[in-house]
Amino acid sequence: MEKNIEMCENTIIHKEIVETVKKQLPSDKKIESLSNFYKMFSDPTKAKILWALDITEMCVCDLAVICKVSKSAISHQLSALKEANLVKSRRDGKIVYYSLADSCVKEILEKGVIHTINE
Amino acid sequence: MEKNIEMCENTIIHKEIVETVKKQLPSDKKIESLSNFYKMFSDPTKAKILWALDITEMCVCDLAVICKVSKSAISHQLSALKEANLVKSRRDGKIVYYSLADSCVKEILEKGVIHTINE
DNA sequence: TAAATAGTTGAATAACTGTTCAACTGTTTA
DNA sequence: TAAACAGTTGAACAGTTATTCAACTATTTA
Repeated sequence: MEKNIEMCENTIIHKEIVETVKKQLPSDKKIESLSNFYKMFSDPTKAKILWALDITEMCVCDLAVICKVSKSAISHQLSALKEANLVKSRRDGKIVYYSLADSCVKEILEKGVIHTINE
Repeated sequence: MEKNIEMCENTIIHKEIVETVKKQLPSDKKIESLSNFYKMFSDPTKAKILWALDITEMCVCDLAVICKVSKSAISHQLSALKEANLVKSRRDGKIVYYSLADSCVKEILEKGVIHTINE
């Protein structure tokens, strides 16, 4: 009779509740991509970039001024946001313009605002 | 004529856009509390706790089993979530039950799911 | 009242994240 | 075609965060 090593030695107190919740919970993989998604809002620079791009498309230099960090820092953050499909870019000559790729961004930012105002 | 040291040496390319966006953007303080709020969703353990508590109130031990981490880890995360006014607790004898303190949690989780499914 | 159990707390640590720097690419223009 | 400029990339570093461990508190129960 083998012991479930994955499970640590944690005690289950309410067996039925644990079973019910386990069934309803999304998979670890889904939870992980969900939390990765929220990571894109959980840093002041990223949040500011998203907020700014919700107002208008912007280039890297201008975003750097707005966010008070280097162009390089902005570029790194933008590539994370792009990876997460939240922003897209177009090049016009030397300048690369970034804009929101997903309309849900605004809604999500606003939900957060409502909460942070309520406290 | 002093130089604005805060501003680094970043070049403003579109002066008017930068001015417009600066005016419409929330204050740094607000952006910071907004991103702190989203930090509460941006870690798999926290996201899982919130999701589980959206199903039913739960005690620390059971949450530890569900999340496959120690009771201590859960307790630390719960105190962060409590600090952010996202969960509340009640004690019943030896057992402390945690539940959601804010109905917006469910909505926010669901918004995230919609996005992560779309990719 | 002592033992057992649920939960909390602070220190230590490992992993992760955001930033800058320096070197690079791509595009324009003199 | 060389210089200037916008942006990217990877390495290095500092700061943050999530976890565990060990010691603690609070409550129940034998």
